[in-house]
Amino acid sequence: MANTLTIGGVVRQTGVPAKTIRFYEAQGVLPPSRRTLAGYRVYSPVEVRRLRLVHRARLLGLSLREAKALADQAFASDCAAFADQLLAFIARQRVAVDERIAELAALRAELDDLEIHARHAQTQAEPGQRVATCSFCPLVDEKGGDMP
Amino acid sequence: MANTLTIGGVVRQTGVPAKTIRFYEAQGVLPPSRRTLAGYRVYSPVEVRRLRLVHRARLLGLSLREAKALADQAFASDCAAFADQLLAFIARQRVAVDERIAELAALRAELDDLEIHARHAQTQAEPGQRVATCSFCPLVDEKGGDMP
DNA sequence: GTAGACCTTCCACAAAGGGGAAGGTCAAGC
DNA sequence: GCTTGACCTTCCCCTTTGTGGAAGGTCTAC
Repeated sequence: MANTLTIGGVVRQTGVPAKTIRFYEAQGVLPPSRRTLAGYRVYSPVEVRRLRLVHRARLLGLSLREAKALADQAFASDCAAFADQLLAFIARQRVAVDERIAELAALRAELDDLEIHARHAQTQAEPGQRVATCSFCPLVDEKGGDMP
Repeated sequence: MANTLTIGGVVRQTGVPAKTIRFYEAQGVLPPSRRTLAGYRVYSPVEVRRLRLVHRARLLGLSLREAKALADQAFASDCAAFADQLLAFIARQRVAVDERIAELAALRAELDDLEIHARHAQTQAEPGQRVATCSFCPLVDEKGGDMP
């Protein structure tokens, strides 16, 4: 057949590892591929396109289940209906991404803070000592008591 | 013993689920806890503090292995040495966080872009049709034939 | 003495693949 | 014709970070 590839060709074209392609097939995210007489997987361009769509969806942060749903929609319906689905996915993903960015910004601020405290402790402590006011030294007593 | 808790008390104090605490112990991230005669786990405040440190490290994005290393350092050395370790962790984490933020910003831009395309397709397609120029409709031939 | 809360261990499962073994196939070169 | 090396197959186990549930022991209160 013209324009068909074995799995290695698909790997070269898409960058998706063969293990991953087989895994997607085993999970039902890709339909069972056709085979040569020897049992080699054979992929048509449409199947490669489906793989690419799934892979892109994964890179965008969708779960495999969501990626499969998106691909099913995409390959079973008309363009406008697909666009509707895509818009819904985009809206949900955008919210998630914005939340994650906010989280990471806060985390970044916390790290900056931690660094200030740590530097402070570093300059105050003699080697082998603990700094009584260093809240990041886990063994410092908080109220004169429970330490080993 | 005064000031000791069973696992349920630790859960209430730290918010870490009991399953997770046992899992940390099984993984060696927490040392084997003392037990009552009946076999119940018993935790002293120091052990709770170690759990809290590990948990916080996990929330900051460290792997369990890294969290264990950090806790080992923290509970085995003086404050200045711990501060050194902490600074190293902070530096590495900050780089990772910055990278992740950049990634997500790019992803966010890609989603914006996708939305524009999808809206375009939405307004151009009659129901049931495909838009020849819609690059997100996976089955559209791009040049009258099979695609790579 | 019994109900309900609490604790134990063990086994299985999740996502999303990765590693590697054992073995079949194919094309090129000699 | 035979060998070599690249490719392909299935199979099973491993990873990480837990979560869920079953079966069963313990503790406290009424």
